[in-house]
Amino acid sequence: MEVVEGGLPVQVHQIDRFFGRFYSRRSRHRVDRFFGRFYSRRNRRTPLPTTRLCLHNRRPRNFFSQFSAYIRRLNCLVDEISYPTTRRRAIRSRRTSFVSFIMPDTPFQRKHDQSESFRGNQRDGAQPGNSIHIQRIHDRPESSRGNQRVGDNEEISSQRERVDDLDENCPLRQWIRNIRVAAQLENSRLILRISDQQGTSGGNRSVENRDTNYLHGIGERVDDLDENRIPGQEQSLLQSQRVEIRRGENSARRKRARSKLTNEQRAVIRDIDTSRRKRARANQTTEQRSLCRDIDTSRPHRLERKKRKVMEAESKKRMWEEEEDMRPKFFKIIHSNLNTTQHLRIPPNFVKHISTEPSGRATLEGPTGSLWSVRLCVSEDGTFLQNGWQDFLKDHSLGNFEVLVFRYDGNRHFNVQIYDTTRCEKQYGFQEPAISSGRTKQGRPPKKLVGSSCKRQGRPPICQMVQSKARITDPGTEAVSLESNNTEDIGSSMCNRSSPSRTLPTEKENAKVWKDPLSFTSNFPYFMKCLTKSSFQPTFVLHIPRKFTKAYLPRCKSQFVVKDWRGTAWILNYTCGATAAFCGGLSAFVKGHLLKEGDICIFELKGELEMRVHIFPICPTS
DNA sequence: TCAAAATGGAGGGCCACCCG
DNA sequence: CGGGTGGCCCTCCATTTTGA
Repeated sequence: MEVVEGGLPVQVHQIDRFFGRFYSRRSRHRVDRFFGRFYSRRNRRTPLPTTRLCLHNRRPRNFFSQFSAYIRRLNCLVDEISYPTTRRRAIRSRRTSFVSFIMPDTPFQRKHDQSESFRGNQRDGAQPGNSIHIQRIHDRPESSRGNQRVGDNEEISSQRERVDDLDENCPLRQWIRNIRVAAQLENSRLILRISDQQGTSGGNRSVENRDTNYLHGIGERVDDLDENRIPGQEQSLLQSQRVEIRRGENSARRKRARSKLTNEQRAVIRDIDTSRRKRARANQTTEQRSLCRDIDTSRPHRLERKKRKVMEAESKKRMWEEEEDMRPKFFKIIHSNLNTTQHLRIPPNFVKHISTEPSGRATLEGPTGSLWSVRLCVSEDGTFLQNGWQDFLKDHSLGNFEVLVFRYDGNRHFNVQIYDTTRCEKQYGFQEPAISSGRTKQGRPPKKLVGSSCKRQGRPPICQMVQSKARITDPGTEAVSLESNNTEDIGSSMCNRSSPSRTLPTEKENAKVWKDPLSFTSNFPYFMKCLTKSSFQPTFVLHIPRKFTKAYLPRCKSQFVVKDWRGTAWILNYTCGATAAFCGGLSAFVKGHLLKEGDICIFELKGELEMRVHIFPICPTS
């Protein structure tokens, strides 16, 4: 693609190169974003033309003067170029200058005409035309081209300006904004307005101003500036300006000397330079490297974005915690004399929080995240937890004077916190280290550590589901339908066994694993996904079945809180368009659980934006 | 309808080059 | 020699398109 003006072809890359010189590496994507509308990212990577623009980026205040010079090179008239506003200097400007890029009639333009967004795929066929044209705005004499005016020299700091420092008030940023606005106003013409309305003073450009302009462009290559420079005017300059001129000349001398070097000599210099840097890098301590990275990432816009993300995550976390705190609770002290080892009486005032028909099965979620099924009995004496309660006590090695705090989560589901005789939350030695959050993650109590529940003894971990079924349907207890709430026991207990260290189950166990997800049932809506290669490559995308999306999920972008069996919460970005999928956050989720291709995940919708995930390890037959 | 691929946006790491 | 920046390549994320 070329930019054409009056038959003079100019590679668009030159423009890219030009703007790239004024934007730091950190900001160049903004330029890409703009010019990406004219050519694809791939085209950008084609080799640059041999005639390189060597306008220096270290003095962004010279942007407009250099832009002017550049436009002149293109033989394109710019009405007037004025200096932009920055924190450090005022602006003198008289008129608005503009250049327009006229877009040919292309699919791109038609899209533009329809006021559609430019983003999204632009396949080769949908690219802009082969050329764009820089329109000559006014036909003015050569001598009047490129008017540039600079304010007082004192206003111009001699210090370097980091481009990133200009982020807030960066004139280029405003300029780009103006471009976009103009682009919206003009359908077939993209007007680039370079304007500043602040100053109206000033007159025609003077020679001094021109040289001042040169002076502040000393970073530019001399060759590029020859046409801007007027010899003989330097004597009228200030001493500081002369110093700068000398510096510039010294720079040019160095450059000329460098140009006389042979390729071999350059290679030697390059090698020395490289080895020096490697030494310096090798001498850096880890802390220094870390510091460098911190500095690198401490740019305001990035920092803001990261802060925003962290704040959003924290606010969501607070919401969950607050929500949890709002749920009704009661506590009980275990003591054999109180018969709490046989059954547990729920405080009469608390029964009102339980569903209208309290009789039936209830689930207790222990500190480990595992679930126990108990029988909720209503009698004249009150409401009791029985038939499974003793298993819960045994599995947690509960003794006298230990305190249990029950939080009712609804749907006959209790979350239980355990405090020992020291009134501290009871810790279990089999806890596994936290992986991704500050929350405690615990596995099921090993049989060695807790008083064993006879029905669970000696079971291979992966068989937990089958065993749970056996326990629930134990003849000694009331028959329980697998479709009832306690089915959560199945998944969670199983997931509990698929430890984060990912000890792969044996083939025999795998068979059971593969069998179990299919038998998974729940009162809550859920969907099952077998992770495929596409879930990991090229990007982490987990598509959600259309039916499930239509039936239960919102029709707008949102973030789901997905909790695993450890209670660890993961935030997954949910997008819905042609297809609904989890995209953002899936990477961390997959890595956090060491998921692999073939693993099966069951996502259970527990709330409006809350899910619980049950993970079934890889199965060869999947 | 959905899995897979394509595409763009944003940003990071490394190295070479340049300048003071 | 140290620091700043560009070029190149890469990853990750988000979205759209394609084709079975």
